[in-house]
Amino acid sequence: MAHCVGDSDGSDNFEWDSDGDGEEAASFNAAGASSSAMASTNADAPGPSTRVANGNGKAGPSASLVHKYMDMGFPEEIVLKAMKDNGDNGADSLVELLLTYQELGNDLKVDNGFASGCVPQNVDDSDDDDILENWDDEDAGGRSTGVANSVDDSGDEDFLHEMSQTDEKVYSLVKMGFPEDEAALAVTRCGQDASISVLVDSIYASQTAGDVYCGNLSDYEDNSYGGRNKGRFMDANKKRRKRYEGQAHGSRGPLDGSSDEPMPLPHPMVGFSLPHQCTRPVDRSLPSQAMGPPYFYYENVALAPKGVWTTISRFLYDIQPEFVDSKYFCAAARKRGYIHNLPLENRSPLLPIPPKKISEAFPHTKRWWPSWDPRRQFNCLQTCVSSAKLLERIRVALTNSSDPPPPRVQKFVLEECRKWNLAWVGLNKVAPLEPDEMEFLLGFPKDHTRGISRRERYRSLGNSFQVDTVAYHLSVLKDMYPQGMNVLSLFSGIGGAEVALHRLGIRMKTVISVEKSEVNRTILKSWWDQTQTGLLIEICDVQTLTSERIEAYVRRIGGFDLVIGGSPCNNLTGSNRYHRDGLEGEHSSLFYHYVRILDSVKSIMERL
DNA sequence: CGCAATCGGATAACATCT
DNA sequence: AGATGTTATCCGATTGCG
Repeated sequence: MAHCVGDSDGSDNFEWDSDGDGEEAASFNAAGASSSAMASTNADAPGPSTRVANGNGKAGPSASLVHKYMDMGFPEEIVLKAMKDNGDNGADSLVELLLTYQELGNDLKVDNGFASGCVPQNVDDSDDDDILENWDDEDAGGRSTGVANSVDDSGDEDFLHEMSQTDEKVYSLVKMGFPEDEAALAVTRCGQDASISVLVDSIYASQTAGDVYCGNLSDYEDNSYGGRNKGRFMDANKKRRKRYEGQAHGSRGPLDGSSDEPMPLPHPMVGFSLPHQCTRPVDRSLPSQAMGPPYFYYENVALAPKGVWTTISRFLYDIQPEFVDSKYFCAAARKRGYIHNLPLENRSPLLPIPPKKISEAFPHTKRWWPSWDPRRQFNCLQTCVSSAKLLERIRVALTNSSDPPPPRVQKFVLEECRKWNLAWVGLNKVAPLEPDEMEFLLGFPKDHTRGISRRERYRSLGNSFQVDTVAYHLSVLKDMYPQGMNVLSLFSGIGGAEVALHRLGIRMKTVISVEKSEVNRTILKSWWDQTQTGLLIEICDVQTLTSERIEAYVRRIGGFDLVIGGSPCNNLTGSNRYHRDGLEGEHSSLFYHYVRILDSVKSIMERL
């Protein structure tokens, strides 16, 4: 298990990691959001036209807000520019933007024209990235930050409705300076699924010479989109259109998958291969445009509503998902699907192999485990734990029963034990797993999540990767990247992906991590500082990770080797199917951010 | 059809801060 | 003391499988 933690790379001198922002961002969250009247202006606005009006017709930012952020140490012009660019996106996103501008050393001219600055290639140059306004903001409008639960999510819903999506694309292009008719034509030509970069390319390709917007575009062309790649782009775009159009893309309503054919889950749920089994990995062919690098790895719950996985797969190059139950890797079940383009050969498990039976994982519980409880493994570790009241009811029921309790009591107790993952910790006494026990089951170092409230630990752990499972899939990267990797980690949570790579002995040169929860960012950061020598950049709001920001990162670090993430999947499964809405839900729509960002990374890396 | 499985949420009750 | 943040309690619905 040797790894390169001790190595000094001496290359972390450039201080564009603006960490330490988490606390500030969060503490100003509530105040900023509540005092911002615009956050709620279009809470119910369904269409993009409203958004256009809001985006353009908005009055100037309030003086008190400006002062608030100036008090945080941001120069006035940066605050003004960020507020302007941020639009209605809320305080969280605003802080991110402020930090981004500062991080990138933007000169922040307040002009609202198309960015005219050039983009030097030198990593050390402090003035290299102009933030191109609304470059890829198909869902940037009309959205308040997710501070409250009842966020306006019209932006993401629009993403799912092709008409609105088309409007959004046209709007983005118009804001970039293209004539509306040209923009609309491009969207018609390339399909509403085409990324902004493809659309731009298409517009430019259709022009011959002497464009009216030549000045802006040529700057852009020179620095980013070499004309030589045009053919390849159009080709890739056509392929993608075909892929999407093949599945009733034009006529469906919400993408909740309800109209799709279901994707059957494998039995047993062992994925493409398991450690120490002689079965050959299945033959999975990848379409050429899905080949890495960058490699990508996407996780979601296996037991999603009907058709959701078909839809997810369709957005990820139609790659066949790998459904794995982590009960083959540890003592707790965890049924997940993974879509990735990693090689399947030469996987190797993390060592030491964790115990797969409760009695081996927690030997001290063995003496209290009644013979009539047949469980040898836990169910899926959840984000919530049972109430103390239930534990007491169970204890009373058992103490009032004979030694082998009557079948009715047994049934009741077993039912509750299975439902809440209870362990026997004393005579007639059951209890939920402790957070550190969950850390162990999930493959994290002890006390990884220590320091935050118990409830937050449960929530963070319940949402996390099972490290051994993910590491088994990622293990093929070790020999491919002996010098280390640059990783884009989306919805990182407590850093399951990072821990997995670390435990595999894969060095992480740079990790850009997107995670909304402040406590999770803190956990990842503190683990990073203890174990890593590379650079960690934490981003709070996925919406601020625009394609121009991605491009800036790609230029700095020379590209991403791995894009990894699982989308937090409230509403997709489990105990809250009450408000479940498949891929249309406000949380699940983070999947579309994943797709958007992956798309962005791929096209930027193809270009550069 | 019953049952097990499931990466949540609204609200009351409680704790902490100003 | 009142506002604000955190924890505890009881809720639920949908799916697949036998």
